[in-house]
Amino acid sequence: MQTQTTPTAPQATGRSLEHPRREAIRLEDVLHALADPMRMRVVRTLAERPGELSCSVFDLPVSKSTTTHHFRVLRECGVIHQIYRGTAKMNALRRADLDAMFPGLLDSVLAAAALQEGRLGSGRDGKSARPEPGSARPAGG
Amino acid sequence: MQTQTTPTAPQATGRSLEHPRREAIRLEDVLHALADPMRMRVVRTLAERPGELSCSVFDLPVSKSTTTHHFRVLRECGVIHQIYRGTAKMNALRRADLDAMFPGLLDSVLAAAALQEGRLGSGRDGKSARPEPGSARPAGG
DNA sequence: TCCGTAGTACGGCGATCGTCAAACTACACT
DNA sequence: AGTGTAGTTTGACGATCGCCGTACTACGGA
Repeated sequence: MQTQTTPTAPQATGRSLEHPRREAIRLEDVLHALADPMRMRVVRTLAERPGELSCSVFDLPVSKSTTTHHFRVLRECGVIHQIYRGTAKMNALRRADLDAMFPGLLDSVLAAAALQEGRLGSGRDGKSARPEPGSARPAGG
Repeated sequence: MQTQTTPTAPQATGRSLEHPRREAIRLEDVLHALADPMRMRVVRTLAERPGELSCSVFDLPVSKSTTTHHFRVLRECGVIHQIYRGTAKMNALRRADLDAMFPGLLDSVLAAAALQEGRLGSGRDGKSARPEPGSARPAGG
């Protein structure tokens, strides 16, 4: 079961969540939020499955309280929108807001994450070959 | 004086610095490095003034040891290349490596930073109006 | 050889981070 | 009313962060 936006989904309940306004979204906060692998995973899932997803469909390899924490960070920095529907809490990427504030940023971050996952071979579950930081020889511009 | 790449610049000295190979550059490390305003400032300066810049031209509003720390973070995550030339340490953006690993990422981050600075009005020196995180009404889609 | 400049290394400080378990709240369903 | 599910809150933990000052090293030039 997907807990996707079902027909006859419960309406929003009384509990309200604080979200930053679009104009208040700060680049450094977004980058900080995206720098965590767990949160990046959430954002990527949200990006490839548009619409509202409940927290529970993500099944992160951390405890419930840590999951709550990560979603809160994403919401407070303006990356996702959260709303209570019945007992579930639905999440959606604030793509329009992010694109308006930082055009192209989200897409290139998402593309970079996909590329890196491809190189590492399904880095989605975190247990992949991570080539250890070797010696020098960069090729900077 | 700019300490830009001068004619008759001293050659690299014996001291060597560790750099990650291009393929070892990790997205989460890059995002984490860029999430700090001081480091973002360095990267932006490096981006708009291609070539090697010595640490001292940046004149960050922090102590020397903190400056060293930030440059080290940027180097160890693969964002900049550093090399000793005489008593100076020159810095350059690893644009080719970053573009190869994460196409478009650096440019959109740089563009986002420029946009945000424009909106905040010369946020370069950190002391600007930062609209406090107000109430709700996002417009995600 | 001595001095000045550029940057490093080494703690140490308070703040924040990611994590957890335990107890709790809000809702749906019976 | 009672039960189960979904998520929150609190408080704690060790690790990391950004920052500092002090003492140090490496180099260039007088």
